[in-house]
Amino acid sequence: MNDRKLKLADLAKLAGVSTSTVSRALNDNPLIKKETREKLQQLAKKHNFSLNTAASRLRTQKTNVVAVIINLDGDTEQSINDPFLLKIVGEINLALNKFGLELLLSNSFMASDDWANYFINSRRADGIIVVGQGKSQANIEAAANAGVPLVVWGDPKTPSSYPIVGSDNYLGGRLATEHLLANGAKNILFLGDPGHAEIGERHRGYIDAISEAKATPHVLSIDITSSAAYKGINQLLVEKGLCFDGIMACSDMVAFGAMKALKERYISIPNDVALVGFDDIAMADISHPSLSSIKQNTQRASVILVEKLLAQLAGQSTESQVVEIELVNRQSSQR
Amino acid sequence: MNDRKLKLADLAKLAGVSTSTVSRALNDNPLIKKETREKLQQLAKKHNFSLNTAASRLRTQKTNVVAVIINLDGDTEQSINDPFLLKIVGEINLALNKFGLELLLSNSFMASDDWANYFINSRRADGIIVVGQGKSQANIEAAANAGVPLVVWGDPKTPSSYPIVGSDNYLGGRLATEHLLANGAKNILFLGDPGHAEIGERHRGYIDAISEAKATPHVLSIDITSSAAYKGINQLLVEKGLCFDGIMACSDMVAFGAMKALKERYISIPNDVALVGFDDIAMADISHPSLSSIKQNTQRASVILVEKLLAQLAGQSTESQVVEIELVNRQSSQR
DNA sequence: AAGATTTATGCAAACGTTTGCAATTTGTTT
DNA sequence: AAACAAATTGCAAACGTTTGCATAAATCTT
Repeated sequence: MNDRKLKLADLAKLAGVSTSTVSRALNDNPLIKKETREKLQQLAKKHNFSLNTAASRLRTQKTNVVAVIINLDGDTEQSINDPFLLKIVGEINLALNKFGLELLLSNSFMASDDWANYFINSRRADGIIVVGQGKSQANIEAAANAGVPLVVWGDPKTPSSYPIVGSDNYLGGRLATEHLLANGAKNILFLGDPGHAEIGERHRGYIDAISEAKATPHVLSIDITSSAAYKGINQLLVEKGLCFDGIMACSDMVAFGAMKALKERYISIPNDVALVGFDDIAMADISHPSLSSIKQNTQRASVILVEKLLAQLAGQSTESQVVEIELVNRQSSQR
Repeated sequence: MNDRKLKLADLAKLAGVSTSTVSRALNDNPLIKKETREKLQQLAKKHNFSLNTAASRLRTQKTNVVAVIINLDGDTEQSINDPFLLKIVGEINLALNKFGLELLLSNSFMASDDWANYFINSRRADGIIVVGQGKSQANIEAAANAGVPLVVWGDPKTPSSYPIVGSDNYLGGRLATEHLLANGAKNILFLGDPGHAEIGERHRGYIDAISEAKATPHVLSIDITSSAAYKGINQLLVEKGLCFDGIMACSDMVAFGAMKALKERYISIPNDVALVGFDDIAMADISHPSLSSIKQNTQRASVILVEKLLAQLAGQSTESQVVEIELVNRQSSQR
């Protein structure tokens, strides 16, 4: 930080041209002779010049910033500890950068409920990416209805006035369940809260697969955390004994909670109970036994989210989109 | 988005006062009569008004934004998959919000190397929080020397011209090692790359504890990832057999990689090999056996980071600070 | 009740860009 | 060489706040 911050006008004086010319040159505007453009760009670099984004945003009414809101339910403990949520934020960050956009991080606790106002009217960001639908879509609906450019990571099958990008959760639930059935499980427990949008779809897939196999569904509805899963399975075992031989967990973290409860009682995985998770986080490959899981293509999804947001900013209308999923077959379900 | 965006002037006209008055009222400036202030605040709320931050930032030269840079080494795979890095970002987000600041997320790959220019001169943010020292502190030094308000999550014992907040890594390494020794381990392997600042300190603690116990140190230097740990331990076992009975891993993810390799060979944890990790991520409590670990108080550290940054913004000078650590004793080291 | 304070409001400039339009320079055509 | 077209640059206004200073209104002194 030498003396005072250089501004366009200073640079212009140095080069003996007008500020308009410098501005255009730095924005690579072909109105300016190529020669001049390059000369000025050199000069800017040499003097370590950088535009004042505040001024620029004020003038152009664009920020090149996208607000990413981690949409947590008030009553879950899922929070910042779920690696999956954070993984997707990382991927979105990369995707945004690829398009020259920056990422303003928020979560549904801090930002006031009126997203349209807080982020868009205030010109903090040009658009919003919401990570997770949560149990209630009220905030999202409100923002979307207010005309805010907005995309959501969630379950694309949910009817909505805004585009949702996400995995085919129904198919995921179905694949996982069919896989468990194919591996000989008869009494498969669905572990998760179907009231949650994405998990609800997984549950539907589970139900359909189960009923096609003429088996009976069992659902243990718990919060999306390992500890809830641990406690839930423990309690179930105490009360009813080992009344299942397969578990379809609604997330990997939940699966690990269940796994711990089983291991502690020397219930063999996969022999006594076969287990499949959802998300395919890094840990799934590292645990022992390694955890079979439904892999979500977060990288691709992130790029699509950003593309759709850009499309909206360009005034085009956009629709929900499903990204492919894949069953990753590991030890926890293999027998 | 009804008609056009309301601005201060519109609000002023509605209320029959000047824009200055509205501006002051909304900033709760006592220069304005309390009555008027409240009336105008009501009006603003009623009309869903929100200030244009671009204009405000331009005028005040303040953004109330802090850039958080995840400082990854170019040659590590650690990346966005390490839950610990992301956990601390989450905590920092909370801490910033508490002080009314916003979080611009970046990583060392995307932002150009000249942080002072990119973030501060361009008025994108008022200050920078760097997460992780990495192997090279060149970028950080450069920014700090340029006078940028900046704090770092890292090893506070590193001599530096900028304040570093972090755990007492030396003590952590020592505690972990002494704990393993106390549990009867004789040949303790240090698993991690001492070239990395924070890990280097943990290594020093390890070395001191080892030499005080008159044992021999063994170091396996690997990248900070589970898969590197898995491969490394596997290879070591193949080449030299089970030549250790304790492992001090430089992170929990690394510990899990090692754990997998051991389990696959039916080497008992903790009986054949006792294991301690570092970070105490959520998974440590959930794995089986559960993983003993050095817990870092990321929540407290985050608040301190923000406080120090604010102090710098207020022109005060700040110093590095250590936050307490704690050994969390679980199954993996208990015998 | 007129001046001296204190309190409350308004005026107008400034923050640093971008951009429509006008002005200048350069090149092309007859 | 004059007339025109095309390419290049500059002028000045605008974006929406905040804030020093001036002014107006209310309160206090004597």
